[in-house]
Amino acid sequence: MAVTIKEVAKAAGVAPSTVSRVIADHPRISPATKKRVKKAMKEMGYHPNANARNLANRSTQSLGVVMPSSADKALQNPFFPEVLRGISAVAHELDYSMLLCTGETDEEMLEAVKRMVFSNRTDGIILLYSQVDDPIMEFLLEQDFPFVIVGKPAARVDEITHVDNDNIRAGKEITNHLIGMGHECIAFIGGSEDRIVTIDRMRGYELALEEAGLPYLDEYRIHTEFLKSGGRQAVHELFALPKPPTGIVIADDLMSIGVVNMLEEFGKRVPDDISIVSFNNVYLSEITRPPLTTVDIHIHGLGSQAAKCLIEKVKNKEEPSKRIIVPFDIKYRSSTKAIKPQLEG
Amino acid sequence: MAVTIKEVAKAAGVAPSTVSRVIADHPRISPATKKRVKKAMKEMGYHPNANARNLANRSTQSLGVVMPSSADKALQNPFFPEVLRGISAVAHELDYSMLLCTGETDEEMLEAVKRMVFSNRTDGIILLYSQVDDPIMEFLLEQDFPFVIVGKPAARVDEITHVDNDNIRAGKEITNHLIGMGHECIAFIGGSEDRIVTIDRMRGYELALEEAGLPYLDEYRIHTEFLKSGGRQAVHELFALPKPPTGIVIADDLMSIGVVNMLEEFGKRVPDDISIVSFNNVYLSEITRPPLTTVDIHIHGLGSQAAKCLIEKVKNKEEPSKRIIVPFDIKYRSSTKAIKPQLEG
DNA sequence: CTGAAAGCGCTAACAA
DNA sequence: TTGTTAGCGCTTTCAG
Repeated sequence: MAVTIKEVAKAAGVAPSTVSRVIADHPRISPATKKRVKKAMKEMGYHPNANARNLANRSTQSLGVVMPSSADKALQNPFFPEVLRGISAVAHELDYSMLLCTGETDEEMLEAVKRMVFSNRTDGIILLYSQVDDPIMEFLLEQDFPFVIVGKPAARVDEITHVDNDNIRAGKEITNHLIGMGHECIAFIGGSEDRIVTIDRMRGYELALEEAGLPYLDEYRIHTEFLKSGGRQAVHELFALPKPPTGIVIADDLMSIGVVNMLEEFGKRVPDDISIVSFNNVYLSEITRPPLTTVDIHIHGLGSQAAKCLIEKVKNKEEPSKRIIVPFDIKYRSSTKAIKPQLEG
Repeated sequence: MAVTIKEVAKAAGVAPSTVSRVIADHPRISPATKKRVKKAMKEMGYHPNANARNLANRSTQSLGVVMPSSADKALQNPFFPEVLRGISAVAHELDYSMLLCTGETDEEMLEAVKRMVFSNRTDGIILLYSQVDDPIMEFLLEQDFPFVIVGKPAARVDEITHVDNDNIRAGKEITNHLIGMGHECIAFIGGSEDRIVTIDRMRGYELALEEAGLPYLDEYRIHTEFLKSGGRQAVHELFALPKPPTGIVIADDLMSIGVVNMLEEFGKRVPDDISIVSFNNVYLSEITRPPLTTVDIHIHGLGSQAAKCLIEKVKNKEEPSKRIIVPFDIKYRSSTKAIKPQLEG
């Protein structure tokens, strides 16, 4: 059995409460006893028991992190380890621990979250995704349990604290990059339309086209769960169009890699025959061929900001809801190329 | 404040201890009261407080998971979300929660682990890596704290419970695949030589060459932290050799992607000019170009087995140390090609 | 089969 | 500035 506060107290010749005060770095305590107690703690190898502390404090000093259901392959996205690092950085600094939560199905996840909340295992929750009609979010809202979203809530945007990029603007800027290079037929490929991030990035794409007076055909937009089977077909159809695109905006680096490969299968070379831009700037996008021009969304920052907000919120229930926009920047690499002027006839 | 055991007891007209027994599904309790208590629990929306329980039980019902230091980019490897899923699956099933632990530097991580252990936040720890002279492992050993390794320990293999693939055999088999296709000059590219997994996979590679009576030159072996700068140079040198390789065994799918791209930069095409095989079978290896022939190490299984072993160990301190070998299989895709017979002179 | 009571290790009034 | 004393919410002897 580990050494307890009582034993330290006895050894230092003080009351347990005094030791407790030393631990909490209470102001009104004489330097002398403080020193003496600290010495005893060190000598005896004392470490406060988190459970006991938390029970007495009615807190847990831990943050729950919910990764999306692992049903889809998207979970293998390097985005996740990276946000986790961001969260971990500030959690660690502020002495919180991270409770991770995943599951195969949505029900399983909801159940896991409920357990975390009801059994008082966590002070607050970070949702690493945002989608329409998310039962987990609804549950949290209903319980009035502190949480923040990495991404943008599907509704009640002003009531829910979230950390996001300005994905609309990012979508617009990256599309403008293509437009600036002379592209006029630009397609969009994204994941599920339930994910807010997809919606926003596509919105930016649309705005850019609109402002430039370029056409945005329905046939230019593809939503595919995650490439493979269905995706291949869709991409193929893109090039059967009367005016096939010369540029594509893709909602995620990982998808880009798949698309680039499909394209080459169909005999299209990136960037010579077709230009590609995407989002996230995961490590992979640098080492792929060609290296991807992509929006660096500062994943780590998303995570650390989310953790910061959540902790503030946990500490102060009255903390107003916030919206933190993490800046992005564009990494220009070699997946795009200025379009060759088309010779008529 | 949430409803407590006392309130339930009062409502059901029994003592708190009786409620506690119902929660624990104690055998000696009359069906009548059991039913009555359950009803009250349900009606009042009672959920036991984990902290209080754990304090009384001196346990935490949670597993610590240590991801390697995020100093290197390797952390973005999709391997991690995937093991995490595996661990999560059994943790969830057995009603454990997962405490995640990372850090920028090795010292930071050691500190974080110490805190988890000393403050009694976790019952046991899973190490998601294995390297020589790992201070975290040494600490755990010293404290006699339950832990298991995903991978193979650098030393004291029989004393430390671990879950691993037979990486030596996997290395051998995948190399044999290349040999079987007529390749005679085969190189190896791996990460840090401190990582046991690299060592083992390379050992398998060596054994295969040896058995086949093929040369394995020092110049055929490259160890590079993670591609980029140094790696490019190294790969370049490979082809400056008098007998450049026609096949490469690469220790990780992610590295493969980088290597394939470098290769093509140098004008070598995979698999036409050079064949490539690697390890892990992360999702990416399917969608890359060409799709990679790779060893499927069953990442999910590694995670779930590790969690299972750890929980056994936590429940029973006397549990003997084990070595679980998760089977692998090879996914044959199109990054390899039988070698063209060389015409003399 | 059930209840009373002590205690897990710590914190936080309230006194002194 | 420090000690005393009640808990935090649950489990677990020990009686009955």
